[in-house]
Amino acid sequence: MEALLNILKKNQLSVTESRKKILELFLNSEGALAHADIEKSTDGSYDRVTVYRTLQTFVEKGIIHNIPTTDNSILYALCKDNCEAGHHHDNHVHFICDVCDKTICLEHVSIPEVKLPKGFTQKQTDVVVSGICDACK
Amino acid sequence: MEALLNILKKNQLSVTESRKKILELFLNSEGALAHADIEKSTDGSYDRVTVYRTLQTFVEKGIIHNIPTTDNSILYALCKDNCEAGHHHDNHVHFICDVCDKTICLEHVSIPEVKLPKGFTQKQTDVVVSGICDACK
DNA sequence: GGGACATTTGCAACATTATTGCAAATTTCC
DNA sequence: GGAAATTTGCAATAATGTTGCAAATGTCCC
Repeated sequence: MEALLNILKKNQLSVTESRKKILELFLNSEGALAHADIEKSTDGSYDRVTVYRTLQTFVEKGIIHNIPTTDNSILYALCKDNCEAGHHHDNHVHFICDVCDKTICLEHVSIPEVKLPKGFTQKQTDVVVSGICDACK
Repeated sequence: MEALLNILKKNQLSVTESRKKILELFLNSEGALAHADIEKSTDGSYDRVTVYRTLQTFVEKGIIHNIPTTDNSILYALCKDNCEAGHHHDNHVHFICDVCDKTICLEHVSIPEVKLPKGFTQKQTDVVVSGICDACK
């Protein structure tokens, strides 16, 4: 059985065409995907609404998480290993390349410690680094 | 002459009602503002388009900058002191409170050093921390 | 202060993106 | 294989963002 099916079953999700296809896109992509990317890649095979709902379901189950962006897009990326469903408390470093505009999830980069002012409690930290990626240098 | 007018003149912008009002909102807000917040605060005094264009102008001039968010909203916050117009290479730490949902720009928090993989060049770093703020604890 | 010129605003129309309800189709489970 | 639960697609609607252009406002100089 494929890893793909494992993920869906483990999260008690019905195995449907759209979910398989969209999950496959994430598994084959090193970067992050936006709704628009998915619609383009699936070439209209699935309704816009289905894509929205699939992404939402994946986020709720902790299969993917979303990445902060400075424009008004929403980027999604696979959660590696064991994200808690609905309670994603991991820390991430994301890199956005100014040249190719791709967003890459840097799993292996250690998150730095942020010292907050008194009274603030830290739960999740997202770091968004922009610059030039290895491929574009 | 107010600080407000200074800012506008320094950036060679015509002093108009909407710009004064919107800039004032930022000066009086410790947190970040979204387009919707501004429309609500101005109570429809200005056209939706005017607000969009004003924000865009302020960003271009380096008066405000936008903050990464995980939803599809765009948040703006004042740039303290001297941001380069159009080339905002500063680093920021932003805090989003899970309780009151406010975004606070933590100017005085030092940005941590992020070690990137080989081949990556770092230009700007944004850190988004979520948790509970001092007021909500 | 008045008038010419430049800038900005508001309206209208349009484009894009996201959400909801509901019936039809698909999946799951026994 | 068939009933029950889940998911999909359509249609309608809402929310958000953009563009062109004429009218209004602001700036500058005399």
